[in-house]
Amino acid sequence: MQSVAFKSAHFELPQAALAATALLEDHPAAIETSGVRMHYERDEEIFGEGEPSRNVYRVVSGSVRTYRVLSDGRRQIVEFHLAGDVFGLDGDLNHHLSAEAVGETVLQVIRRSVFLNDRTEGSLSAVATLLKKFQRAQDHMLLLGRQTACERLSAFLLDFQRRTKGGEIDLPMSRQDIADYLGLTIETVSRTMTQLAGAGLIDLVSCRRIVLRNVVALDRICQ
Amino acid sequence: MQSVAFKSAHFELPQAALAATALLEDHPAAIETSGVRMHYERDEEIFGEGEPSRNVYRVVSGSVRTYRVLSDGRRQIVEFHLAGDVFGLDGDLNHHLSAEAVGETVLQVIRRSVFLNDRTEGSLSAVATLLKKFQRAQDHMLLLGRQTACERLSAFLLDFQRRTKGGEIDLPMSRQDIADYLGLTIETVSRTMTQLAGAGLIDLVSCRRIVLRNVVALDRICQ
DNA sequence: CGCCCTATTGATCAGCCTCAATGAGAGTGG
DNA sequence: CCACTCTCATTGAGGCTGATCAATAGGGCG
Repeated sequence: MQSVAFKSAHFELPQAALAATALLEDHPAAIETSGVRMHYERDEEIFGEGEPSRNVYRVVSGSVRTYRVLSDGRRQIVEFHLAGDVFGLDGDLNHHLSAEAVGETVLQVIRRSVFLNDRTEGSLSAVATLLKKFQRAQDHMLLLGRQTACERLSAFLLDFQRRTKGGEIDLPMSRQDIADYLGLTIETVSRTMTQLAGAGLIDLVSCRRIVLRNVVALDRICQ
Repeated sequence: MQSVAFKSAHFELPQAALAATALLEDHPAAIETSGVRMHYERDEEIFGEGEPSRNVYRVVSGSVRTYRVLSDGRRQIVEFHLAGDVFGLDGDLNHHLSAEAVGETVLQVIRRSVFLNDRTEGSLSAVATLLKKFQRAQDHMLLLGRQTACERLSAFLLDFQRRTKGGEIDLPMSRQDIADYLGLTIETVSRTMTQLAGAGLIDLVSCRRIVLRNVVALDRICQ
């Protein structure tokens, strides 16, 4: 459910859109400042597959999972979006993915048209964003198609640490989320986690807090 | 190895690029007509991972595989590109994928800068192309992460028939290619093929020529 | 403290992989 | 025209990784 306080603010967008479109090249950071903020609870839907895709989102705080599901419930998480990441640019007129907040999350909502028409060469331009997403998708296809459970989990942990620039990892997502991201089951994720801890490569401070003790070895594992 | 006859023609590009850039919106089909044609033999490399990505390619005839490999040789084919498809827009300054001709192939070479600067809203615009690629990547992640061998092969055959708009399928790629695309082994692909034939869902005219006898059932299989 | 949800661990199973042998088809040359 | 070869596809037997089913443990919260 959407936070009511922000619902009316949603209609500030059209003006912002016009302004950003008019300025174009003169205003490299138009997108950074445009849009309105929305607040989402844990597991709250941001958009669903098939819905018209009017907006693009930028994570201010918290994290988001985008995913696809089969009719029998099998789920594949395509990506976790962390603070600073942009998502929602999937499909053409309608969303091709679903998106949910992993934990409490604040998003900046940007009109799709504003985002697509932005011609600045900044890191947020539509083409640059899509190129990066496609590149990550390629890596993930290699992981899903050709890597072992151990390699997948090592790659996931290393990637997460790199993206959060942090020492100790504080995972916002459950084991089920990780499993659905890595194409494994919750049990295999759990077992592999204990296995990596047993080998001294990681420390399981708690099930959500993890320290990478041997980054070199983890790097070697995922090739 | 590249066909020598076309090598000199390669240097016609700069002029074409300038012309296309100057025309911009006035010339919606600039990309369709710009660029030079190149001919590739079976298994010939078009570009390699890490190489600077100066060009984007459009398949005129034949087909192309783009892929990533692990250091121990495990390969994941990201996509097969058939006549009309555009590829080469992976990575930023350098290619993040490798590309090879599956069989004898003719490509139209387009300057990357020309392609990226094209502001026409045609189906070939950079954003539209990338959106479509990302969308297909999402589908493929679901397939690789969550579907069975039988579902994967059914999806592959249906997708191939739809893309070639044909009745009888004439596969340009080997079983090994299909396996590396679907995240399986050559043996599993072969066995699953015979299994589908045994169930009367397909006809294996030869190992490269396949008739889909029951599209509805195949559709049901891959959900 | 007890409840609920999630994570871990154990035992067994199955789907796909690996290794190995056979078969089919295309191209070559006697 | 038919052996011969080479490559690729198919088929078989057995093994292994990860899935499934089931029980236990931990952790947050009223």
